[in-house]
Amino acid sequence: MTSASKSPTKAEKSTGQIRLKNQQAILAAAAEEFALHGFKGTSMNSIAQRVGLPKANLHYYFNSKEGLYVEVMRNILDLWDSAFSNLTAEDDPASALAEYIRAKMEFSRRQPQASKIFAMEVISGGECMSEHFNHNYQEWFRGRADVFQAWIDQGKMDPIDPVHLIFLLWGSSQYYADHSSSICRVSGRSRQTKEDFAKATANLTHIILKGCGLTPPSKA
Amino acid sequence: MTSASKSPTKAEKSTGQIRLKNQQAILAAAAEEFALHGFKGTSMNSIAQRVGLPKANLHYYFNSKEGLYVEVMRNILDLWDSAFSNLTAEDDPASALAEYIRAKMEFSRRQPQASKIFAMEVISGGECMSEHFNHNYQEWFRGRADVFQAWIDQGKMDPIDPVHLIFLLWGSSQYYADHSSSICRVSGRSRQTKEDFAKATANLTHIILKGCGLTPPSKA
DNA sequence: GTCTATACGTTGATAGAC
DNA sequence: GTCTATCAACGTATAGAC
Repeated sequence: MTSASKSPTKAEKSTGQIRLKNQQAILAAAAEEFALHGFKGTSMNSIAQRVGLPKANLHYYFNSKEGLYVEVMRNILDLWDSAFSNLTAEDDPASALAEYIRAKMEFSRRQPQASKIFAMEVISGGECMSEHFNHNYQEWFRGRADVFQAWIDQGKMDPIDPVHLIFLLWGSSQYYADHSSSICRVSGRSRQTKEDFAKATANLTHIILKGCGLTPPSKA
Repeated sequence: MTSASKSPTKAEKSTGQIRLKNQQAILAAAAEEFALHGFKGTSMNSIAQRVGLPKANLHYYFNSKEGLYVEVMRNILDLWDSAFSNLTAEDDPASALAEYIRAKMEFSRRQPQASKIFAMEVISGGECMSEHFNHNYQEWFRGRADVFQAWIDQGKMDPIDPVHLIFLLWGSSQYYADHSSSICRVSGRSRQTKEDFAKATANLTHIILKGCGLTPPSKA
């Protein structure tokens, strides 16, 4: 009664659940649009239509288009960081690399939007992500490269520049997300199935492991 | 004297050289902008400013923004088609594959814009290129895949799905063009040098050839 | 919290003087 | 062929009633 707000009349949504729910719905719709047209190419209107809300509501929950975009990117980078377990120099190279390829391909399959938004941002110069790149990313990158270098120093794999190995892992796996429309045209299907990804992963694992001088881990 | 046009008063440019020169300047500027922001994200104004012409001139030479875009894409696809020599089943697999990787990486180095525009178009669904995809591309793709399959049938290389091998060749090489800004941030440089590309090509060639069960061709 | 109406810049495209 | 002036449509963002 004494409450001033109207829609959530009772304390039923007292913790701001509607707010959270709307925010997430907007973020999801924004991700779809940004993945299709990039930052500049996406309009607030198209996002609003996709969520089914007036576009004024978007500005109520997010200050500006750029603010919304940054939030979408932040979610993606969080997702990214949590998706891959850390490699260590003590791991068995073959199984660790195979597991990494599997996880990366699984990410391409389940989060293709994230890959696409990320790719568009990087192609456009990636200014928005400069802060992330200058800290977390470079550090993360060095960590992985050092692990590969340690394996090489221990004579466990061929002397391949770790930096370019990481580029290969990323480039080949993200291709299946970013270029999915092209892949579908070639294969004549409407979308890639789980089995398509399994086959792609198997092929990729075979080539990269063998190409690095590693023998595949036993199934057990 | 009897001529009606004004600027090219004499017959000095009788063959329409100014027209051709302007058209190409516009196309080059348009490619820069489309590579940065995609089709929707690019404005005619930004292109006009880059060429140093009023935007009305762009509409004089090209009917519409879409017409200009299609022309840019056509040029890119022509460039693409002419850049790679045809593989045949009679070739030596190792040297032919190495040569293909070299040519593809050289293309990423010298025509990064083309790769970026192409990538943006594909990420956005690639509707614009449906005609090309439905004819030249599928045919081209089948041709290459058949060559790889022939090599496999002849026992010259590991039984890797040719389709996924092509994806790997494309994905890994285009990564160096599309993600150049990301690569530069990691390496701390402002741009990738010729030597960077040489090293990347060598690593890629090593992994892919060995991964396919091929031994590198002798230098001679 | 929600939504209509609107301010005001930018967009693609054209008309028409030169 | 070139360029200024202009159009209607659409862009982001906000004001203010409910």
